[in-house]
Amino acid sequence: MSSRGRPVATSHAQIEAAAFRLFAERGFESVTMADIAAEVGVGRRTLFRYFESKNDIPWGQFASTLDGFRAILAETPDDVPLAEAVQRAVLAFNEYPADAYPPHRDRMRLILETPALQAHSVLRYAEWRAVIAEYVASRCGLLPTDTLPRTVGSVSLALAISAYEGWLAVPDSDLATLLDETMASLRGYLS
Amino acid sequence: MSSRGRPVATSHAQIEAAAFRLFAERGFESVTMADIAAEVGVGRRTLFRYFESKNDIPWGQFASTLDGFRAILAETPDDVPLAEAVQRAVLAFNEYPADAYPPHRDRMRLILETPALQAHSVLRYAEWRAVIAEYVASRCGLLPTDTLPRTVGSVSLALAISAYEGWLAVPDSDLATLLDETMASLRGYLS
DNA sequence: CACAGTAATGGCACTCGACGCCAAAAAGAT
DNA sequence: ATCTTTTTGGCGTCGAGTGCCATTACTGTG
Repeated sequence: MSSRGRPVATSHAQIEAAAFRLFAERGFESVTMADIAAEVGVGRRTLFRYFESKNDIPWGQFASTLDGFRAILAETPDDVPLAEAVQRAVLAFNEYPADAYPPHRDRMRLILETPALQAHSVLRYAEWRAVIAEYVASRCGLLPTDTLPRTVGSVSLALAISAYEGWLAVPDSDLATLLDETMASLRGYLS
Repeated sequence: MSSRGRPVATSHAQIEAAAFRLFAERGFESVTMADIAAEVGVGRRTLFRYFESKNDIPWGQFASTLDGFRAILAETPDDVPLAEAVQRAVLAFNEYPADAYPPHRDRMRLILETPALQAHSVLRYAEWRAVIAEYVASRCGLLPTDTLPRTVGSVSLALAISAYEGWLAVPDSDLATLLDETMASLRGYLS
């Protein structure tokens, strides 16, 4: 009952793979949606049914990973101090199996080093920040739009991006370690 | 010797004024560059010589205000603790004369509430963050790309935006107070 | 097997931002 | 009056993104 009508011609994964291949060859800016469509062997119009925009392709299925993020936070015992709970969740969210390492690195490098994608990221990150804000709000009996939850969301994001930048700059560095170091840096700065 | 050739047909200020008028009427997205050009009474092509992109119009002269920001930091005595020096500079940078209040508020509201501008802002903020990173680096004997300077830049920005969001949400609130409160929130969260 | 129902595809046309190119306009200088 | 300089603005082009709609390729039924 679910497989009626014309079958799909491609998939998110296939488009992503083709796109990354071309991005690696020619750079993000000089690859057009028409190029990607041709590479996949599908109509240009169809690409826009799989990804809202060219900028969204490097993000893959990010939105659906946010449920996992919410779950991680929800499972955290309430006796864990708030800041530690958030920090642990951020660490867990960014843990990837070893075999996903090079693709994840390529993806993050592309996102963090391409101006158009840096800009677009804000919109994607907004949902991520909201997940943190909602958690902080629920633990503190506040609204997600109150100062503390909003601020923790923004600052956590800033720290995570900062850590990722270090991770990309230093080969073979460990993201978890860098996240902790970045947090420690901030604590040192504020005291 | 400086005023040869055909005289200019408009100015940044005039374009900005016309653009804001239209944005207020119809919203940012539904105003085209052609609309603005017509409102100013100038060719569409000319607009792109005054502003790199439509997204840059709301930013006005931001880039040139960064020199002021640098100056504020440079003038801070070295015996002021680092975090306080940065916080003070951020406050000073965001102090506007009372008569510039409504336009500044409109500008910030537009920037912070329009998705396309939120995204574009990252690119503008990068220079702002760099100013802070350079200051922190010089005070600590580090490189601007090291973890601490970069992190302080990112976090300061996150706090400033968070404060601005509160400022826009609550009529008649004081930005300086909100900046301090946001910073206090963060300190409370981390301790 | 033919035929209805269904859902994805992809071509076409269009809007809009952005950019390169270049002739025309409008001044000052000689 | 002519030369030089500088800005203007029209034209053409590219690429992202969208609405529209006929076409395609399935599934299920009689």
